[in-house]
Amino acid sequence: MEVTGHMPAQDAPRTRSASIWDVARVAGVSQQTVSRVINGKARVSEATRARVLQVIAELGYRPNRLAQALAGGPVRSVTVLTSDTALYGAAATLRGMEEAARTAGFSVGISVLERNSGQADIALRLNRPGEAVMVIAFDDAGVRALRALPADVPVAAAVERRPDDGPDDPWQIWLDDRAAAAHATRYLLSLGHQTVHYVAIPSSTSALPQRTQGWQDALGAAGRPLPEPLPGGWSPRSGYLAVRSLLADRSVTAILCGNDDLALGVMRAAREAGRDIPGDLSVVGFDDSPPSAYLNPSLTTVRLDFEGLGRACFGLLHRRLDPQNAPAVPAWSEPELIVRESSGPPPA
Amino acid sequence: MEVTGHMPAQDAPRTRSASIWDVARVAGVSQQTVSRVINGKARVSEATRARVLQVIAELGYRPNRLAQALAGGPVRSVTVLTSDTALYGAAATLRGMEEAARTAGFSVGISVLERNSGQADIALRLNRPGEAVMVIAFDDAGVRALRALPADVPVAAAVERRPDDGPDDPWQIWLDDRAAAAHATRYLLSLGHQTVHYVAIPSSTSALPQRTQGWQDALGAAGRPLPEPLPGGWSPRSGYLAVRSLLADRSVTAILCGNDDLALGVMRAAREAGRDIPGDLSVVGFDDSPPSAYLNPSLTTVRLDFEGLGRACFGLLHRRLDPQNAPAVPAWSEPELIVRESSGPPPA
DNA sequence: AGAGAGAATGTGATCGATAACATTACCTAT
DNA sequence: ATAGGTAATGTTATCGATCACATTCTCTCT
Repeated sequence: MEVTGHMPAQDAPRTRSASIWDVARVAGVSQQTVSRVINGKARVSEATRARVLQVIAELGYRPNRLAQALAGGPVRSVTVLTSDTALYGAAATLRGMEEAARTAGFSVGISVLERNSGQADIALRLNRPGEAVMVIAFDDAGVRALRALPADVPVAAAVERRPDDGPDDPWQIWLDDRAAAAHATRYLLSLGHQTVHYVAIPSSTSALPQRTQGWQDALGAAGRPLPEPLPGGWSPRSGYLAVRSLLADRSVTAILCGNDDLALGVMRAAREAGRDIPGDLSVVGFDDSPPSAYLNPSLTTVRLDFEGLGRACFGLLHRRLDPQNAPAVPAWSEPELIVRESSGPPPA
Repeated sequence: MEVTGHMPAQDAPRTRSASIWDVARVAGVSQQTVSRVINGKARVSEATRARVLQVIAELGYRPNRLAQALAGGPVRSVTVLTSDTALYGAAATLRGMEEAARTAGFSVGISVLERNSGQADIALRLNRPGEAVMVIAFDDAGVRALRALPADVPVAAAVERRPDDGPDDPWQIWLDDRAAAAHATRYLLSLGHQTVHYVAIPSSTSALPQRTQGWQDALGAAGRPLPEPLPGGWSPRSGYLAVRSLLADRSVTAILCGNDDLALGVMRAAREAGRDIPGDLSVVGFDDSPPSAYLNPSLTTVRLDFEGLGRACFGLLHRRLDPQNAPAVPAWSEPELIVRESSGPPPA
């Protein structure tokens, strides 16, 4: 329903949506009272409240979040900075963040980081100084963006697991994929493999990637040979390319991959090299992306609760914004090894 | 850099980011002049402009988009309404939308639709009356949201292809997956298959899904038997379940699937039923999601340019918002059949 | 009866920015 | 010299909402 003008200026009537002034006039109260009603504030009688809500429904009034924010209302919007949302990890984390934020009444912005996003760029991606931000910082673009945020920005970030000697930041949150990689490696060793090779996802920092570290941890603890990690990317193709030379070596019987897409590429390269999976070669992925259970062979992989992590990340930010009232940060599941068809004992 | 106060009220100094008033004071001009500089308006001397830009850089001033919008500046924000962003079609479309919008200087909001999102919900997801919106309406939740938007909302939508007798809306855009399904069906027939079965994705409307329609078009035109379409969902599991009974019938030699995940499930069910792919059964997917080339067997599928569609959708919205200045709507690629290992002639 | 406290409501200022219009100075043409 | 037009800048109002404080009325206690 369109109505005209508002109280302070009636010399140029224009058609637009109902504002708080329109509601106030029709309900016969001040706009401050309407504000109290829509924000659940005290000092409003039940009769007045009911009358105002009735008028709100009749006029189809919708609050203007921009004006609320500008006038100093509570922070109710957040921008998510993230890299490629088509990658399972980022997509699932974003899904958790968006759901939790929306449920808490926040509006959610998204801004995708490119490889070459510059420092000056980052602040300009925010709607206003002081905008709340969540960063999905699983790769170096995310980490760079996190560092480039101005000091006035309330932020929470989902990051790659910190190294044990890394800086402690209470607003960062992660999944322990180092321990998960160690566990997956130990599983392969327990099947009888002499050692395990590793195709790595790129690190988000200059430090050794934590999944790589966990793989090395387990091999070191077992006194097994420690091969050079094979650098991969994020895609099946990069996994395929990473192992083509390695697979000529028949003594290679087990490969752990930094994500499921890498595993898919590795399995294809193995088939082309005439290696049977898991008879000749066991392949283990990471993340348990949705198609994994239906591959041929179905993929042994590590399930990571990215959605849970995203929800928890928002919970952390919410506590940062409103320590008194925000609910407890929700828990997220620990990594879990999911054994399927692609892994088994080494050939006799 | 934090500075205090602003011109009209200096009796309660507070620390916050630089505002347009701070820039104006330091540069020795009015805030209107600063506004002219940052918006590239006329009536600013080169010397004044340079001075203002210098002060902006020194103070680290960042415009407040909320205030800009409230004060009547040009629309520079858009909210994307979409269903499950982990599905390839929606994720890729979103990626195209976000990239195009960001590049054009828009801030992008995202709001994920749940199955039970109600009509009253939709308007409340927008930041203000009149907010620009893009809807990814490939499923029924998206279509319902599109219908529920208030009349004052400038909107562009990526939709399932319209039926030929459907309503003509200049602000809707789609990929011709009806023609693509017909083409894929004809391809399978040309391999020698007597007929083609079809596992359907859910329709976004009460009309026959357009991919289903295209499959039927091609079978009808070739005078081939027309099997009942098998209702599937969006996931591998639903594809797996959809065909378990069908695969007992050895005369079934070709299955077209409404998306790649369905194809993955179908292929798994085929293997469990002892059907060789493509020796006994050809399987064709839809969308060419990134893992398709690396599956075992690699998947024959129809490539759809969702990213291009997303970019074009933003282009359409931009023209709706600013007919004089917005660039031409970018073209997007036509669907393309990608033949890989999963399809071949029927068994002799 | 009078004082004090609290409930309920309203007024004015503010937030950061742009639109609309006003003002001033300078240049050109007659 | 005067008039007209334009460039450049500034002032005021406005956008929709909330904060901070003021005002009024009612109830309870002494």
